[in-house]
Amino acid sequence: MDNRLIKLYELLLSYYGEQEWWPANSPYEVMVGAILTQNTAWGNVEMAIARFEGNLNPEFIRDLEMEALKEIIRPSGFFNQKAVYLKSLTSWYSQYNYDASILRREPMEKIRNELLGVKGIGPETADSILLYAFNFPSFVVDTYTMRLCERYSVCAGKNYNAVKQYFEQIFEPDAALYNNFHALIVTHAKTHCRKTPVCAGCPLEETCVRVGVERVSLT
DNA sequence: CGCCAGGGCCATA
DNA sequence: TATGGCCATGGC
Repeated sequence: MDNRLIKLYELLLSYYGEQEWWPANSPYEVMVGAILTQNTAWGNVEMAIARFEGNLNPEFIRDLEMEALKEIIRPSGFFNQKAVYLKSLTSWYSQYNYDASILRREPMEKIRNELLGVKGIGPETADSILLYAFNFPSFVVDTYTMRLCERYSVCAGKNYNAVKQYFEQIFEPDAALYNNFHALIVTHAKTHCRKTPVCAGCPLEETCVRVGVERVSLT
């Protein structure tokens, strides 16, 4: 039992409060956002989503010409690949009738494997979709999470799946908790500890002295 | 002006 | 299996 991890979660939660993620109007919009935000600032994703002008649904993207789709999502960057990814994602979703309530009845691992088979969906995007679109208890590991782990010597040198499994071993399967924790990590990173060498006003003040250099324990 | 953002694919060894 | 190059826009 790594009490530092629990302590970290409690610190973040008490400082930032409940996060209420993912910012989207439907499960499908979560999925689209998960693709568009790959290695891309969220502000760019918002611009792209706004350009759908209320038509962000599976049928619309299914019927849209490739070039038109690229033009809409242009502000999110990597639009040539992401247009292909959105098409493949939507094609996969069609087997569930574009219906989240149907998909939710399937076993999480089955859906995860299917998602990983979709072009453009890797581990993080798959877990983001599982957790934030469909409320499955699948912990999301992103660059911020990895950075945090480096900083606090949690799972040092481990890969995606090792870190994911570690978090899921410390915390019981709980979609609400996984949701909050990952959102808190991102919120914290954006607010305080992105690149600044010293985190002024950081809620984890004593642990954020030097980014990526000092390994400070949370005890 | 340079850096980089809520990754993933693909070629290469 | 594990790196490295590549993809592209917009905010700072």
